[in-house]
Formats: sequence, structure tokens, C-alpha cells
Amino acid sequence: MPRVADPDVRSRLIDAAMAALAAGEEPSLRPLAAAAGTSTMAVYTHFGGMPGLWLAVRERAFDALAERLRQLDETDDPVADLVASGVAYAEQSLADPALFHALFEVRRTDTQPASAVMTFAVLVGAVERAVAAGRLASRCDPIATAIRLWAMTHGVLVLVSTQALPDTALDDHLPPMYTAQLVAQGDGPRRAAKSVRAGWSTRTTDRPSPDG
Amino acid sequence: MPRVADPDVRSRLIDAAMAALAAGEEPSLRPLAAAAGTSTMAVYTHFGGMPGLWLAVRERAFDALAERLRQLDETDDPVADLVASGVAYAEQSLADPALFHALFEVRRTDTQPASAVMTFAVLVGAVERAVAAGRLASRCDPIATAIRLWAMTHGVLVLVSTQALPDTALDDHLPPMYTAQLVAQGDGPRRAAKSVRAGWSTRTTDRPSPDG
DNA sequence: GGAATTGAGATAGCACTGCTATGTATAGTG
DNA sequence: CACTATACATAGCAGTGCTATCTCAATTCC
Repeated sequence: MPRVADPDVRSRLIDAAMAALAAGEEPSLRPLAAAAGTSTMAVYTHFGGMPGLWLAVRERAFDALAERLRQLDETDDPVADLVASGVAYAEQSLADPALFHALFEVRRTDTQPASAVMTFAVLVGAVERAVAAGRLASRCDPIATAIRLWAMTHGVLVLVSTQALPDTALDDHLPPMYTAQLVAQGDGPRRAAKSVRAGWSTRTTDRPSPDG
Repeated sequence: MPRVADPDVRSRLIDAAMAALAAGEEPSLRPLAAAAGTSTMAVYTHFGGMPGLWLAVRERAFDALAERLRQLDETDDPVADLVASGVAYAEQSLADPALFHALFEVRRTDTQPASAVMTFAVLVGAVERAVAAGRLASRCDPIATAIRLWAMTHGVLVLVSTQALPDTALDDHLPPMYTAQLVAQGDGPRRAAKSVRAGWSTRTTDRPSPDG
């Protein structure tokens, strides 16, 4: 058997692509290969082409998101935990809008990375804990509820990241939207509001100041 | 003064771009010019380049959406009307997913077409009527409420159109999400549910059948 | 240890992309 | 009718992703 593919090259190509995205540039074949210190062919041996490289980038980004979600520690308030995971999702996405955009740009690859499912499972688990704790109605479907919370978060994020809404929209609208949805799933209005406030307080990213 | 630009050429270029999008192809300069029966330079005299053409395409798409929203007739149930406008937004978007995607692909042009604001104003107006009719609380901010309903709709649409969620997600999740949000704004749970059902029944597009 | 083999990676050229410098002819004006 | 300013045509630019070809190094066999 002959020479084996160098995993460093593979990793460096993904690094270069993510760096380009973070820098606001469109990752393209030749500059990427140059930045990774290799030739264009490496992209084809390792990823089969640019779509494959895109998929790898998305995989890594979803891995980072899953890791961040995993590091959230469970408190005694599962509803607040649920909101905290939404905060993590939002902050991770806004930290690198170009990357966030790439995550859901299915057109380029046509395949969802496996790690994407993992991040969703975390959300479903949090809903299940909230049901088990008696906060949400027992007949509430955890998957459906997770989907709805996710879709709300995602919708605001997309509109903010495309500048259809100002940056403040996140803090202005997402908490009340969460509360409304949680109340509809059986949580008490006051308890829901309190938990949403608690969960939202895990937000760490600098938010735009009114006197900015 | 000399020769004047032919508005037909301009229109034909936009037509060709929208046709390409509808056909699932990426509109590109030379094929577009050929389809419009002109040369590549026409794109530059009329639009200043491809980004300008993209902006024109988005303008026309938003115009079509605004026209569809305008044609919705007001019933005596303003909350149902509100939901009906969400249905129109969703159906217009799903009718041509590539076009919908282009609408919010700000990266390509950096400018929001003026007609986009008009479509949002329709939504705000519907919320205001719901408040005036006593269905929603008088302290509820129409703009904030409109944003939240829009963001929910948009989030589900994006996830469906990128195939992160199945087509059925629209009918499965949007109505209960609407209801939850409307109840949070002061509408009665039963009245809200009934109005959402009424508004959602304006849906005409074929939805995937369970035995499909 | 030396030789054969097989695939990683380098080079060059393909068709395509949007864009621009240059030409040409045509419509409007004196 | 002559002039001019501009819409549109042509050709060539640098860039894109991809592939055919070549080289050469790493692994396995003897």
C-alpha cells in the first residue's frame, strides 16, 4: 500500500475555509489551497471537491455548537435550561454570521451533516426534562415543542443576520416569544416568564447599547 | 440626446433571471443575456452589473408578494386575516423556493428593496385592526407583534425550504405557534384557536398527503 | 535491505463566471 | 442634414471549480 492521506492537510483546509468565512471572504479553491500550504488537488483527495469541503466545514461548525450545548450545566430549572440552550444557539450563530449562513446553505452540498441531528437532540432532551419536572403538560410532544422553539430562534436569527431586523431584535423579541410558546405548552405564565428571564440571563455576548 | 435604453430589454432580463431561478438554475450573465435576446452589456447599462439585476429581481418578487397581500379581503375577523396574510406569505415563498431564498440573500446586493417595507406594513396594519377590534390587548405593540409573527413564519419557512424540516412542518407547527403568540398578546385561547383555524383554511397550495 | 506498487499531491489546461475596454450604429438635437 | 451622446455588440481580462496527467514518496512484499 502506498502513501496515505495527511490528516493535517485536511484539517488545515477546513481551518482555511473557516478563516476565510470569518474574514468575510468567500472561500475559493486556489486561495484555500495556498493558505493550507498545499495544491488544489488536496481538496479533491480529501473532500472530493468544494461541496465536500463545505460539508466538512458545516460538520465542524455543528460539532462546535454541539460541544457548547453539551457544556451547559443543568440547573434545577429545566425551562431556564431550555432557554439557555436557545441563547447558546443564538450566540454561537451570531459570533460568525457567515458561518451560520453556511450551516443552512444546503444548496451547496445537499446533505445534512450527522452532527446537526445531535444538536437538535439536546434541545429535545431539555424539553423532556421540563415535561418530567411537571413544568410542561405531559401530553406535550417534546419533538414538536423543540421544533417550534428552534424555528422561532432560527427565524429571528436569520432576519437579524440578513439585517432585515436590527441586532436588538434578538433581546427584544425572543424572550417573549419563548414565554408565549412555553405557556401554550402548559407552563404557568409567571413561572414561564421567570424561567425565561433566568435562562436569557446566560447571555454573555455584548449586545448593542442604546446609546451606541 | 441620443438613443434611449429599451425598457423591454430590462424587463426581459428580469424575466429570464426569474425563469432561471424557477427552473432551479443559477442565473448567470451570458445565458441570461442570450435568453433575453441581447448581449451581456445590457445588464450593465440597465442594472450596473449582476448585483443590480439581483436587486431588481428581489424588487419584483416583493412587489408580487405585496400585490398578493393587498388582494386579501378583510373579513370581520381581523385575527383570521392576520393568519391569512401569514399563509399568503408562506405560500408565495414555497411556490418558488429559489426565489424566496434570493429575497433574503442580502449578501449579493447589500440593499433591501423598497417594496419589502410595504409588505411588512400590511402585516402591521392587520395587527392594528386586531387591537382596534378588541381582540389583542391595547398595550400590545403592533410592530413588535408583527415582527414576532413574521419571524416565526420566516423561521419555519427557512427550515422547510432548506429541508431541515419536512414539508409537513408548515401545517403542523405554524398554526399552534400563531395561537400561542396571539394568546400572549391578549386574545382568548378559544377565540384565538378558532381564528387561526379560519385564517389557516385560506391555504390553497397542495400539501403533501400522509399516504404520499 | 532493495524493489515494486499504489495513491497523495503538483502542474496545466478545460469551460465557466462577472466585469471592462473598445467599437459601432442608432436615436435625439441643433 | 450634421452632430453627438449613448445603448448595445465584441473581445479579452482575471477569477471560479474541475479533471487529465505526471511525479514522487510511503508502504508492503520478497
